[in-house]
Amino acid sequence: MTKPRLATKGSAPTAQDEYRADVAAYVAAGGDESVQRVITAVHGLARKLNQWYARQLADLDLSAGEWAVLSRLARSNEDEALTPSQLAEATSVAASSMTHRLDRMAQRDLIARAADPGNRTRVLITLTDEGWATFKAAVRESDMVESDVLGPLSRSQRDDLASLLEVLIAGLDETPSV
Amino acid sequence: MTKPRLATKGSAPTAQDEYRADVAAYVAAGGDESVQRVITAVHGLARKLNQWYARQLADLDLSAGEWAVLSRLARSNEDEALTPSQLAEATSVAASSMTHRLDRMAQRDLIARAADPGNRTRVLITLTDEGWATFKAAVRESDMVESDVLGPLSRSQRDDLASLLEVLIAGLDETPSV
DNA sequence: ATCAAATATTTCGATCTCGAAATTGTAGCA
DNA sequence: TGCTACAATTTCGAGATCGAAATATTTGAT
Repeated sequence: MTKPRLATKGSAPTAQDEYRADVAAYVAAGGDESVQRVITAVHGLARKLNQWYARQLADLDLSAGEWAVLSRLARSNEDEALTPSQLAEATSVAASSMTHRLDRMAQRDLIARAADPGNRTRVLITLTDEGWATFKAAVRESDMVESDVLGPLSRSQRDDLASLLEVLIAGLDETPSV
Repeated sequence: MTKPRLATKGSAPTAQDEYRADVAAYVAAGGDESVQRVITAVHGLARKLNQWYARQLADLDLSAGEWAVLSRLARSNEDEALTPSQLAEATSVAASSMTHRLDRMAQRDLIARAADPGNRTRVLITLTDEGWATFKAAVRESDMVESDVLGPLSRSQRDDLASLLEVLIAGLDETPSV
Protein backbone atom coordinates (compact mmCIF):
# COMPACT_ATOMS: atom_id res chain seq x y z
CA MET A 1 0.00 0.00 0.00
CA THR A 2 2.69 2.46 0.93
CA LYS A 3 4.08 4.00 -2.16
CA PRO A 4 7.78 3.27 -2.41
CA ARG A 5 8.91 6.79 -2.86
CA LEU A 6 12.50 6.68 -3.91
CA ALA A 7 14.72 9.01 -2.05
CA THR A 8 15.18 12.07 -4.19
CA LYS A 9 13.57 15.33 -3.32
CA GLY A 10 11.38 15.21 -6.36
CA SER A 11 8.43 13.62 -4.61
CA ALA A 12 7.61 15.38 -1.39
CA PRO A 13 6.12 13.21 1.33
CA THR A 14 2.39 13.68 1.67
CA ALA A 15 0.78 15.12 4.77
CA GLN A 16 -0.67 11.70 5.36
CA ASP A 17 2.74 10.06 5.29
CA GLU A 18 4.08 12.61 7.71
CA TYR A 19 1.16 12.07 9.99
CA ARG A 20 1.53 8.31 10.06
CA ALA A 21 5.25 8.51 10.67
CA ASP A 22 4.73 10.97 13.52
CA VAL A 23 2.16 8.81 15.22
CA ALA A 24 4.38 5.77 14.86
CA ALA A 25 7.34 7.60 16.39
CA TYR A 26 5.39 8.85 19.38
CA VAL A 27 3.86 5.47 20.00
CA ALA A 28 7.26 3.86 19.73
CA ALA A 29 8.55 6.32 22.30
CA GLY A 30 5.89 5.27 24.75
CA GLY A 31 2.83 7.34 23.89
CA ASP A 32 -0.66 5.89 23.88
CA GLU A 33 -1.91 5.33 20.36
CA SER A 34 -5.47 6.55 20.75
CA VAL A 35 -4.07 9.72 22.26
CA GLN A 36 -1.36 10.25 19.68
CA ARG A 37 -3.64 9.76 16.70
CA VAL A 38 -5.84 12.63 17.84
CA ILE A 39 -3.14 14.95 19.09
CA THR A 40 -0.90 14.49 16.09
CA ALA A 41 -3.79 15.05 13.70
CA VAL A 42 -4.83 18.21 15.48
CA HIS A 43 -1.32 19.59 15.33
CA GLY A 44 -0.87 18.62 11.71
CA LEU A 45 -4.09 20.29 10.68
CA ALA A 46 -3.36 23.45 12.62
CA ARG A 47 0.11 23.66 11.17
CA LYS A 48 -1.06 23.28 7.61
CA LEU A 49 -3.85 25.77 8.08
CA ASN A 50 -1.46 28.28 9.55
CA GLN A 51 0.84 27.93 6.57
CA TRP A 52 -2.03 28.67 4.24
CA TYR A 53 -3.27 31.57 6.31
CA ALA A 54 0.18 33.11 6.23
CA ARG A 55 0.08 33.10 2.46
CA GLN A 56 -3.43 34.45 2.27
CA LEU A 57 -2.72 37.13 4.81
CA ALA A 58 0.39 38.21 2.97
CA ASP A 59 -1.92 39.46 0.24
CA LEU A 60 -3.41 41.84 2.77
CA ASP A 61 0.02 42.69 4.20
CA LEU A 62 -0.86 41.09 7.50
CA SER A 63 1.28 38.90 9.71
CA ALA A 64 -0.26 36.07 11.69
CA GLY A 65 0.13 38.14 14.84
CA GLU A 66 -1.61 41.14 13.35
CA TRP A 67 -4.41 38.92 12.19
CA ALA A 68 -4.77 37.56 15.70
CA VAL A 69 -5.18 41.09 17.04
CA LEU A 70 -7.71 42.01 14.39
CA SER A 71 -9.63 38.85 15.03
CA ARG A 72 -9.70 39.26 18.78
CA LEU A 73 -10.86 42.85 18.50
CA ALA A 74 -13.48 41.99 15.93
CA ARG A 75 -15.29 39.65 18.23
CA SER A 76 -15.69 42.07 21.08
CA ASN A 77 -15.71 45.48 19.59
CA GLU A 78 -19.24 46.23 20.57
CA ASP A 79 -19.50 45.57 24.26
CA GLU A 80 -16.02 45.59 25.71
CA ALA A 81 -12.90 47.46 24.70
CA LEU A 82 -9.58 45.69 25.11
CA THR A 83 -6.27 46.79 26.54
CA PRO A 84 -2.84 45.92 25.12
CA SER A 85 -2.28 43.49 27.98
CA GLN A 86 -5.44 41.63 27.21
CA LEU A 87 -4.54 41.45 23.56
CA ALA A 88 -1.10 40.16 24.48
CA GLU A 89 -2.61 37.47 26.66
CA ALA A 90 -5.18 36.58 24.02
CA THR A 91 -2.62 36.24 21.26
CA SER A 92 0.11 34.55 23.28
CA VAL A 93 2.70 37.25 23.08
CA ALA A 94 4.62 39.34 25.58
CA ALA A 95 3.07 42.66 26.50
CA SER A 96 6.17 44.45 25.31
CA SER A 97 5.81 42.89 21.89
CA MET A 98 2.23 44.01 21.70
CA THR A 99 3.32 47.61 22.09
CA HIS A 100 5.35 47.39 18.94
CA ARG A 101 2.72 45.43 17.06
CA LEU A 102 0.09 48.01 17.91
CA ASP A 103 2.45 50.76 16.83
CA ARG A 104 2.60 49.29 13.36
CA MET A 105 -1.10 48.64 13.19
CA ALA A 106 -1.93 52.14 14.34
CA GLN A 107 0.42 53.54 11.75
CA ARG A 108 -1.51 51.65 9.11
CA ASP A 109 -4.73 52.89 10.63
CA LEU A 110 -6.04 49.43 11.42
CA ILE A 111 -6.53 50.14 15.11
CA ALA A 112 -6.77 53.19 17.32
CA ARG A 113 -5.45 53.84 20.80
CA ALA A 114 -7.51 55.81 23.27
CA ALA A 115 -6.99 56.62 26.92
CA ASP A 116 -9.32 54.82 29.28
CA PRO A 117 -11.44 57.62 30.75
CA GLY A 118 -11.72 55.84 34.08
CA ASN A 119 -8.10 54.78 34.46
CA ARG A 120 -5.31 56.75 32.94
CA THR A 121 -2.89 53.86 33.24
CA ARG A 122 -4.84 51.94 30.69
CA VAL A 123 -5.03 52.25 26.95
CA LEU A 124 -8.04 51.04 25.06
CA ILE A 125 -7.67 49.60 21.59
CA THR A 126 -10.44 49.71 19.02
CA LEU A 127 -10.80 48.64 15.45
CA THR A 128 -10.98 51.43 12.89
CA ASP A 129 -13.30 51.15 9.92
CA GLU A 130 -10.34 50.09 7.85
CA GLY A 131 -9.35 47.50 10.43
CA TRP A 132 -12.84 46.13 10.41
CA ALA A 133 -12.90 45.95 6.63
CA THR A 134 -9.56 44.18 6.62
CA PHE A 135 -10.86 41.66 9.12
CA LYS A 136 -13.82 40.84 6.93
CA ALA A 137 -11.67 40.52 3.85
CA ALA A 138 -9.38 38.09 5.68
CA VAL A 139 -12.31 36.03 6.89
CA ARG A 140 -13.62 35.74 3.37
CA GLU A 141 -10.25 34.56 2.11
CA SER A 142 -9.58 32.08 4.86
CA ASP A 143 -13.07 30.67 4.70
CA MET A 144 -12.25 29.46 1.23
CA VAL A 145 -9.26 27.52 2.49
CA GLU A 146 -11.20 26.11 5.39
CA SER A 147 -14.09 25.00 3.24
CA ASP A 148 -11.66 23.15 1.03
CA VAL A 149 -10.17 21.39 4.03
CA LEU A 150 -13.56 20.34 5.32
CA GLY A 151 -14.76 19.38 1.85
CA PRO A 152 -14.23 15.63 2.35
CA LEU A 153 -16.69 15.51 5.24
CA SER A 154 -20.46 15.48 5.01
CA ARG A 155 -22.49 17.90 7.00
CA SER A 156 -23.31 15.36 9.66
CA GLN A 157 -19.73 14.20 9.87
CA ARG A 158 -18.66 17.79 10.46
CA ASP A 159 -21.16 18.07 13.25
CA ASP A 160 -19.95 14.86 14.83
CA LEU A 161 -16.38 16.03 14.58
CA ALA A 162 -17.21 19.43 16.02
CA SER A 163 -19.09 17.87 18.91
CA LEU A 164 -16.20 15.63 19.85
CA LEU A 165 -13.75 18.51 19.67
CA GLU A 166 -16.05 20.64 21.77
CA VAL A 167 -15.96 18.05 24.51
CA LEU A 168 -12.19 18.43 24.59
CA ILE A 169 -12.41 22.22 24.57
CA ALA A 170 -14.78 22.11 27.52
CA GLY A 171 -12.36 19.81 29.32
CA LEU A 172 -9.50 22.28 28.95
CA ASP A 173 -11.04 24.45 31.62
CA GLU A 174 -10.91 21.68 34.16
CA THR A 175 -7.37 20.62 33.46
CA PRO A 176 -5.15 21.79 36.32
CA SER A 177 -3.20 24.08 33.99
CA VAL A 178 -0.53 21.42 34.09
CA MET B 1 -4.94 23.22 50.09
CA THR B 2 -7.08 25.81 48.44
CA LYS B 3 -4.86 27.53 45.99
CA PRO B 4 -4.73 31.26 46.57
CA ARG B 5 -6.39 31.62 43.20
CA LEU B 6 -5.66 35.18 42.26
CA ALA B 7 -8.81 37.14 42.50
CA THR B 8 -9.91 37.31 38.93
CA LYS B 9 -11.81 40.47 38.45
CA GLY B 10 -14.44 39.32 36.04
CA SER B 11 -13.56 35.66 36.45
CA ALA B 12 -11.30 34.77 33.55
CA PRO B 13 -13.16 33.59 30.48
CA THR B 14 -13.01 29.85 30.02
CA ALA B 15 -11.59 28.20 26.93
CA GLN B 16 -15.13 27.23 26.11
CA ASP B 17 -16.33 30.82 26.27
CA GLU B 18 -13.50 31.92 24.03
CA TYR B 19 -14.29 29.19 21.59
CA ARG B 20 -17.96 30.05 21.38
CA ALA B 21 -17.26 33.74 20.95
CA ASP B 22 -14.76 33.02 18.19
CA VAL B 23 -17.16 30.82 16.29
CA ALA B 24 -19.89 33.41 16.62
CA ALA B 25 -17.62 36.16 15.31
CA TYR B 26 -16.51 34.18 12.29
CA VAL B 27 -20.02 33.13 11.46
CA ALA B 28 -21.17 36.72 11.82
CA ALA B 29 -18.44 37.75 9.41
CA GLY B 30 -19.74 35.36 6.80
CA GLY B 31 -18.13 32.01 7.62
CA ASP B 32 -20.03 28.75 7.41
CA GLU B 33 -20.91 27.45 10.84
CA SER B 34 -20.17 23.77 10.34
CA VAL B 35 -16.77 24.82 9.02
CA GLN B 36 -16.00 27.31 11.73
CA ARG B 37 -16.90 25.01 14.58
CA VAL B 38 -14.30 22.49 13.47
CA ILE B 39 -11.60 24.91 12.41
CA THR B 40 -11.88 27.05 15.50
CA ALA B 41 -11.82 24.03 17.78
CA VAL B 42 -8.73 22.66 16.07
CA HIS B 43 -6.92 25.94 16.44
CA GLY B 44 -7.98 26.38 20.02
CA LEU B 45 -6.79 22.93 20.99
CA ALA B 46 -3.48 23.30 19.19
CA ARG B 47 -2.88 26.65 20.79
CA LYS B 48 -3.56 25.42 24.28
CA LEU B 49 -1.45 22.34 23.79
CA ASN B 50 1.43 24.42 22.50
CA GLN B 51 1.26 26.63 25.55
CA TRP B 52 1.51 23.62 27.80
CA TYR B 53 4.31 22.08 25.77
CA ALA B 54 6.29 25.28 26.03
CA ARG B 55 6.12 25.06 29.80
CA GLN B 56 6.98 21.38 29.91
CA LEU B 57 9.83 21.82 27.48
CA ALA B 58 11.24 24.70 29.46
CA ASP B 59 12.05 22.17 32.16
CA LEU B 60 14.31 20.44 29.67
CA ASP B 61 15.67 23.76 28.40
CA LEU B 62 14.11 23.21 25.01
CA SER B 63 12.35 25.70 22.78
CA ALA B 64 9.42 24.63 20.65
CA GLY B 65 11.66 24.83 17.60
CA GLU B 66 14.32 22.65 19.15
CA TRP B 67 11.70 20.15 20.12
CA ALA B 68 10.47 20.09 16.52
CA VAL B 69 13.96 19.23 15.32
CA LEU B 70 14.41 16.54 17.92
CA SER B 71 11.05 15.09 17.08
CA ARG B 72 11.61 15.08 13.35
CA LEU B 73 14.99 13.42 13.73
CA ALA B 74 13.68 10.87 16.15
CA ARG B 75 11.19 9.49 13.72
CA SER B 76 13.66 8.87 10.92
CA ASN B 77 16.96 8.28 12.55
CA GLU B 78 17.19 4.71 11.41
CA ASP B 79 16.71 4.70 7.69
CA GLU B 80 17.32 8.20 6.41
CA ALA B 81 19.55 10.97 7.62
CA LEU B 82 18.29 14.51 7.29
CA THR B 83 19.91 17.67 6.02
CA PRO B 84 19.44 21.14 7.53
CA SER B 85 17.25 22.12 4.58
CA GLN B 86 14.95 19.22 5.14
CA LEU B 87 14.71 20.01 8.82
CA ALA B 88 13.94 23.63 7.99
CA GLU B 89 11.17 22.59 5.66
CA ALA B 90 9.83 20.08 8.14
CA THR B 91 9.71 22.55 10.98
CA SER B 92 8.50 25.57 9.01
CA VAL B 93 11.51 27.74 9.44
CA ALA B 94 13.97 29.43 7.11
CA ALA B 95 17.08 27.47 6.26
CA SER B 96 19.23 30.23 7.66
CA SER B 97 17.46 29.98 10.99
CA MET B 98 18.08 26.28 11.06
CA THR B 99 21.81 26.89 10.85
CA HIS B 100 21.73 28.77 14.13
CA ARG B 101 19.32 26.41 15.76
CA LEU B 102 21.57 23.49 14.92
CA ASP B 103 24.57 25.44 16.19
CA ARG B 104 22.96 25.71 19.59
CA MET B 105 21.80 22.14 19.62
CA ALA B 106 25.21 20.86 18.59
CA GLN B 107 26.81 22.92 21.31
CA ARG B 108 24.56 21.20 23.82
CA ASP B 109 25.41 17.88 22.24
CA LEU B 110 21.85 17.06 21.25
CA ILE B 111 22.65 16.58 17.58
CA ALA B 112 25.76 16.00 15.50
CA ARG B 113 26.73 17.32 12.12
CA ALA B 114 28.51 15.07 9.66
CA ALA B 115 29.55 15.62 6.08
CA ASP B 116 27.60 13.62 3.56
CA PRO B 117 30.17 11.21 2.15
CA GLY B 118 28.59 11.30 -1.29
CA ASN B 119 28.04 15.05 -1.55
CA ARG B 120 30.26 17.47 0.25
CA THR B 121 27.75 20.26 -0.14
CA ARG B 122 25.43 18.50 2.21
CA VAL B 123 25.50 18.16 5.94
CA LEU B 124 23.80 15.27 7.65
CA ILE B 125 22.25 15.73 11.05
CA THR B 126 21.86 12.92 13.51
CA LEU B 127 20.62 12.61 17.05
CA THR B 128 23.22 11.96 19.69
CA ASP B 129 22.51 9.63 22.56
CA GLU B 130 21.75 12.63 24.68
CA GLY B 131 19.45 14.03 22.02
CA TRP B 132 17.62 10.77 21.88
CA ALA B 133 17.26 10.61 25.63
CA THR B 134 15.96 14.17 25.69
CA PHE B 135 13.39 13.30 23.05
CA LYS B 136 12.10 10.41 25.08
CA ALA B 137 11.93 12.48 28.22
CA ALA B 138 9.91 15.13 26.40
CA VAL B 139 7.52 12.55 24.99
CA ARG B 140 6.92 11.18 28.45
CA GLU B 141 6.15 14.64 29.80
CA SER B 142 3.89 15.71 26.98
CA ASP B 143 2.03 12.44 26.96
CA MET B 144 0.80 13.27 30.41
CA VAL B 145 -0.66 16.54 29.22
CA GLU B 146 -2.20 14.93 26.19
CA SER B 147 -3.76 12.12 28.15
CA ASP B 148 -5.39 14.69 30.39
CA VAL B 149 -6.80 16.51 27.41
CA LEU B 150 -8.23 13.32 25.93
CA GLY B 151 -9.48 12.15 29.28
CA PRO B 152 -13.09 13.18 28.68
CA LEU B 153 -13.42 10.87 25.69
CA SER B 154 -13.95 7.13 25.75
CA ARG B 155 -11.74 4.86 23.77
CA SER B 156 -14.25 4.50 20.98
CA GLN B 157 -14.92 8.23 20.87
CA ARG B 158 -11.21 8.82 20.47
CA ASP B 159 -11.12 6.41 17.60
CA ASP B 160 -14.08 8.10 15.94
CA LEU B 161 -12.47 11.47 16.39
CA ALA B 162 -9.14 10.26 15.05
CA SER B 163 -10.81 8.71 12.03
CA LEU B 164 -12.59 11.90 11.12
CA LEU B 165 -9.43 13.94 11.52
CA GLU B 166 -7.53 11.45 9.41
CA VAL B 167 -9.97 12.00 6.57
CA LEU B 168 -9.09 15.68 6.67
CA ILE B 169 -5.36 14.97 6.82
CA ALA B 170 -5.66 12.75 3.78
CA GLY B 171 -7.53 15.51 2.00
CA LEU B 172 -4.75 18.01 2.59
CA ASP B 173 -2.67 16.32 -0.04
CA GLU B 174 -5.29 16.89 -2.70
CA THR B 175 -5.92 20.51 -1.90
CA PRO B 176 -4.37 22.65 -4.61
CA SER B 177 -1.96 24.20 -2.11
CA VAL B 178 -4.20 27.23 -2.24
C1' DA C 1 -3.93 62.31 53.68
C1' DT C 2 0.21 59.67 52.90
C1' DC C 3 3.12 56.08 51.81
C1' DA C 4 3.82 51.39 50.02
C1' DA C 5 2.40 47.79 47.01
C1' DA C 6 0.18 46.62 42.81
C1' DT C 7 -1.09 47.35 37.89
C1' DA C 8 -0.47 48.84 32.91
C1' DT C 9 2.35 50.32 29.55
C1' DT C 10 6.56 51.41 27.45
C1' DT C 11 11.71 51.31 26.89
C1' DC C 12 15.95 48.71 26.62
C1' DG C 13 19.37 45.15 25.53
C1' DA C 14 19.88 40.48 23.94
C1' DT C 15 18.35 36.85 21.06
C1' DC C 16 15.89 34.73 17.22
C1' DT C 17 14.02 34.83 12.66
C1' DC C 18 13.82 36.07 7.92
C1' DG C 19 15.24 36.96 3.04
C1' DA C 20 18.98 38.13 0.28
C1' DA C 21 23.66 37.64 -0.88
C1' DA C 22 28.01 35.08 -0.46
C1' DT C 23 30.41 30.66 -0.31
C1' DT C 24 31.33 26.16 -1.58
C1' DG C 25 30.40 22.19 -4.12
C1' DT C 26 27.90 19.30 -7.81
C1' DA C 27 25.90 18.25 -12.46
C1' DG C 28 25.25 18.70 -17.36
C1' DC C 29 27.10 19.44 -21.73
C1' DA C 30 30.02 20.99 -25.55
C1' DT D 1 38.54 19.27 -19.54
C1' DG D 2 36.27 23.70 -19.05
C1' DC D 3 32.23 26.30 -18.47
C1' DT D 4 27.77 27.42 -16.95
C1' DA D 5 23.67 26.43 -14.31
C1' DC D 6 22.10 24.62 -10.15
C1' DA D 7 22.01 23.25 -5.04
C1' DA D 8 23.03 23.36 0.00
C1' DT D 9 24.71 25.85 3.55
C1' DT D 10 26.23 29.80 5.89
C1' DT D 11 26.83 34.89 6.59
C1' DC D 12 24.81 39.35 6.95
C1' DG D 13 21.65 43.18 7.92
C1' DA D 14 16.94 44.36 9.24
C1' DG D 15 13.02 43.51 11.89
C1' DA D 16 10.36 41.05 15.70
C1' DT D 17 10.10 39.04 20.25
C1' DC D 18 11.35 38.36 24.93
C1' DG D 19 12.23 39.38 29.93
C1' DA D 20 13.68 42.87 32.92
C1' DA D 21 13.83 47.48 34.25
C1' DA D 22 11.73 52.13 33.98
C1' DT D 23 7.65 55.12 34.18
C1' DA D 24 3.18 56.49 35.45
C1' DT D 25 -1.05 55.72 37.78
C1' DT D 26 -4.22 53.49 40.94
C1' DT D 27 -5.35 50.92 45.13
C1' DG D 28 -5.02 49.78 49.91
C1' DA D 29 -3.50 50.27 54.62
C1' DT D 30 -2.49 53.04 58.38
